Amino acid sequence: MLPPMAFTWSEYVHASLVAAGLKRGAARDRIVEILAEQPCALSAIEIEDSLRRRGEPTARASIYRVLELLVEHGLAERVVVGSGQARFERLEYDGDHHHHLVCDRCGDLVAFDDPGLELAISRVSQRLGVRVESHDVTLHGACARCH
Amino acid sequence: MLPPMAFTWSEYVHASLVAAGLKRGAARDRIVEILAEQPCALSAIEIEDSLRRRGEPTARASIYRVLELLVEHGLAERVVVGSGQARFERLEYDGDHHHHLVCDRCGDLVAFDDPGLELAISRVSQRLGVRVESHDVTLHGACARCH
DNA sequence: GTTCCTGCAAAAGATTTGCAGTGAC
DNA sequence: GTCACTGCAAATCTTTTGCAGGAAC
Repeated sequence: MLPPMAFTWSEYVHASLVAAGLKRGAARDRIVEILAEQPCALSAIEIEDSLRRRGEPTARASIYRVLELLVEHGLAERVVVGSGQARFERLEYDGDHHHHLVCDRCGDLVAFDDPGLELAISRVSQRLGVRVESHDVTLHGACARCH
Repeated sequence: MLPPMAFTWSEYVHASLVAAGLKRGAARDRIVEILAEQPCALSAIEIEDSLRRRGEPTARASIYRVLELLVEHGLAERVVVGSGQARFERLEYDGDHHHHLVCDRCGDLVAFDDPGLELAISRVSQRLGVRVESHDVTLHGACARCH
């Protein structure tokens, strides 16, 4: 393990992958940078657009490959909010995570976290006798603005 | 509204759709029957296979159209468990609903419900000042058998 | 007879894979 | 020099759409 507080997420990612014997590449650097800036879930295509808009067009296949790599190494998470397409967001090394409200009016994605919810989930998993390794909570409704 | 307790889910579905001015058809009847038997979420392709296996092959387009219709009328729910494909399950008229544990060992889908979890979610939505119309909770881990 | 339902085929999207060339170490 | 990374094109897979014939009411 690496000393957590000394690293930004990008540095943490690059260090983890180099430590795993992988080499560094331009496309990956750009994608990691996008995810580092954007705290909430992006789809592969949004990442592609983002990159093109900032003058760094990147092959879609590379984007999917990098995202898969990050998920495999526990550095990012695939979250499934609506139908259609998968979205990805970075995973912090301190284990912090959050959940999402999808506003069905404006389509916005609102992130939140809640200790009570985490507690309820750990109680359920005990009651069911299962080992829960991760969990997803997605609320659908109207965000505070569209309320 | 129809008197709930006198109807099975299939009857409830057919009555609702007829009441909405729609006509009855063979493919829809078959698909509703599958969903009525299977309490937990099925993908469109699993439904297609199910139908073919029981000697009632049905066009995939019809399956998607029927599922969309059921979701539109609040008779079924689209749940998103893994990546890739959507899954569908019936929605009871009494508003009962449950959540899912996806076993990452054997791939099984385990349904559960939990009042504490429901309570935690309603508290979160109050705290956030949003109106939550529906919610999804998906746990990933090892089921009791693979534990 | 009108309107909805169904099946087939084609289209549209998202994601994955094969391969050849480039770049990191 | 080796092995990983990247881009392009093609393939795959799920889901949607257009259209013509058939069935429900």
